[in-house]
Amino acid sequence: MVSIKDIAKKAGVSISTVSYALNGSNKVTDETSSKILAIAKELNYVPNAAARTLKKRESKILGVFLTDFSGDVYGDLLSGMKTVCNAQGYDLIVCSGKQSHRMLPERMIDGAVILDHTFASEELLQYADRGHKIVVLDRELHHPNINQVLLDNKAGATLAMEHLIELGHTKIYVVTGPEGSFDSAQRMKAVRQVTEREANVEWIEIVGDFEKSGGEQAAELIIQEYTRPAAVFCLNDEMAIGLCNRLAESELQIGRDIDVIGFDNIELSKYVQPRLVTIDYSKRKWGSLAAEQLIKIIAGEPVDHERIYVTLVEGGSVCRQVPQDIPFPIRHERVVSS
Amino acid sequence: MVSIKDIAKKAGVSISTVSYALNGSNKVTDETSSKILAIAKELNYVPNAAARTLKKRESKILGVFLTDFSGDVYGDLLSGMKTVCNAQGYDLIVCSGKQSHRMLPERMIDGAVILDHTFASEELLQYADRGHKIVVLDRELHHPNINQVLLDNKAGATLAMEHLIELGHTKIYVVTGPEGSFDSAQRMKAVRQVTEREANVEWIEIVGDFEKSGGEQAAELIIQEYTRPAAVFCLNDEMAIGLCNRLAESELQIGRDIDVIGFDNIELSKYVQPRLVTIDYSKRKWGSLAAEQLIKIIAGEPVDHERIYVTLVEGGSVCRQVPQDIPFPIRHERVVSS
DNA sequence: TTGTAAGCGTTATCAA
DNA sequence: TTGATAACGCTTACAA
Repeated sequence: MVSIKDIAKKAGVSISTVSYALNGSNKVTDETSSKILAIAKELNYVPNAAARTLKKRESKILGVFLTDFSGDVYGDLLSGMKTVCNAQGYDLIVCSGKQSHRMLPERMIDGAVILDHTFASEELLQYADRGHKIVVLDRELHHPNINQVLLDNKAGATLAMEHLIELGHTKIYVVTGPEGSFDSAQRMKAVRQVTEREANVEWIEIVGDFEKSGGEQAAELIIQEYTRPAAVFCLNDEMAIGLCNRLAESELQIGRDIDVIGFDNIELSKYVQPRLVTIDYSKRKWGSLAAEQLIKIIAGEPVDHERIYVTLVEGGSVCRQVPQDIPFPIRHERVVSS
Repeated sequence: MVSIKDIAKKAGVSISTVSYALNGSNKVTDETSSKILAIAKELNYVPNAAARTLKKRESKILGVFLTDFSGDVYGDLLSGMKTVCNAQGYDLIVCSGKQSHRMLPERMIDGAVILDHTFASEELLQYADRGHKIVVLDRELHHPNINQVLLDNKAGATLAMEHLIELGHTKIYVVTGPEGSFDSAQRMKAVRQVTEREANVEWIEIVGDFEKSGGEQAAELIIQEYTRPAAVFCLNDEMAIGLCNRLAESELQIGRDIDVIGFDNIELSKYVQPRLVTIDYSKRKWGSLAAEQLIKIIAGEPVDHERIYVTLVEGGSVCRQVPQDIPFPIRHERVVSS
């Protein structure tokens, strides 16, 4: 490995002169500087990141932690983060899994964006106490070294519920996320608030898991006890799509016999038939804002907590309810079980 | 920041003793060792990654480089890689973009898996020459420090073409990937080989880009000059889905008037109507094999190049061609242009 | 403008 | 079994 020592030797100067030249300092003559640069290039010199990080006590790398790599939500989110990071002279790395948590305390990265419930909040607070900078996307946490950039879950869930109620629904199934999910809890809170205001609206909670399988299981339940009209608010699209898949095998037609609404507007939701009604937000914006906030707190600049706004996306999975006199017959014994 | 120096001072021993104790060496008494460990815990000691990497000349981190974060292919691939990495004591980080290339030469990572055409092959060869270990997933490259784990593109494309030919097709549109894509070039080579064997099969090349938009544009062309029977082999699913989307707006019915086949079996292809016929392979296997190979070449173990096998997935987007006497009329002026 | 030297936090060699 | 010490490659006062 060629180091600045090798360059110094070859150029007949000291290592500090080499360091200055390499870093574009004006403390050194253009002449010596260009000579050093030429030699560096000739020797294929590449600085050693570990040495630089050790000395400067910063790596200029930011990390984002995800529960897993397979979420559809992540593409634009990461892309938004990367754009901001690169523009500000930072590199971005994506990490997942317990093992990689050490990157933050061991100072491999200068800061972390967390969208990963496998980080305990106490763990994050501990890191923050030791001076590490963190932006959380999946919980509320108050600490001078932690900033939050959260979805407006409440607005989204309210939008979804009110949409269904407005169309005439009085019985709404709500399929939740897994226990401990912040997003799920926030969305549920909004569901409760809306239904408290609306005396004639009944809602039934079905515990889900934010995965397709949870939606499928919810569909089973709903098919069993179906009475029309019925509507389902799945607290994310993944479950909504699982639910639609299962429903498609039954006699219930989505958007006619049963209305479905999701949350997240993942790409797939455009492709299910009929198009899934869902809550949309800019994943790219979410990412870029998170990165911006992280870089700011690293720089010691003051930041406020940020919120990502949401909108409702229309589609065929929800339909105005007209009073029906002909009850739709369901013969349970004929329901196809996949 | 608390370092081993602080622990040494508090424990009344030297830093080397602390280092030994912390690393579980048996050169030190259980008594002193446990005392040191207790103090380390009490002081919230966390080792400094940069210092360790600098000294040991290895980071125990592997990097995987992707062109962008938004591919559907990546979820399982990364997950497979991570599993292997973690089991072998390595951490995995995901990187994207020109800026992050430096991670390898600057020795932030011990090796790299490349699925990113923004790396020039000369660049990779240069790194390999300097002793860096690399596994490539998107090109052929021969160097003692480079290993390849490639899809069996040839088998996949042959499977697809033969499937269409077997069903009676004699005119096949082939929508390619972008220029310079290794996968596209390999798949095209197989297309040519198959058609050379089959004298009565005509094929028409349409240059694509591996994106949905490329498929849409190809659809326009095909709709314009449509004569039945027609079949399209899109060299990846993304384009096949773009093509299907555009076709759905026309009068041509997929799987009846026109057959479509893709490559990759991304999740979306399950959801398009009718289900896309495509070439499948285990993305998880691909990732785990890549990680295994990388770790082996880092350890100096000999490795052979590996190949990922493929299969054909059936679906409704392809249908047996029966001789038709009634020509299907297309009125170009009525084609809906989105 | 350039050089000397200290130090970042480890590991590891060699003595004691 | 433990301790002094050099070294990893770099940055940066401070001195010349």
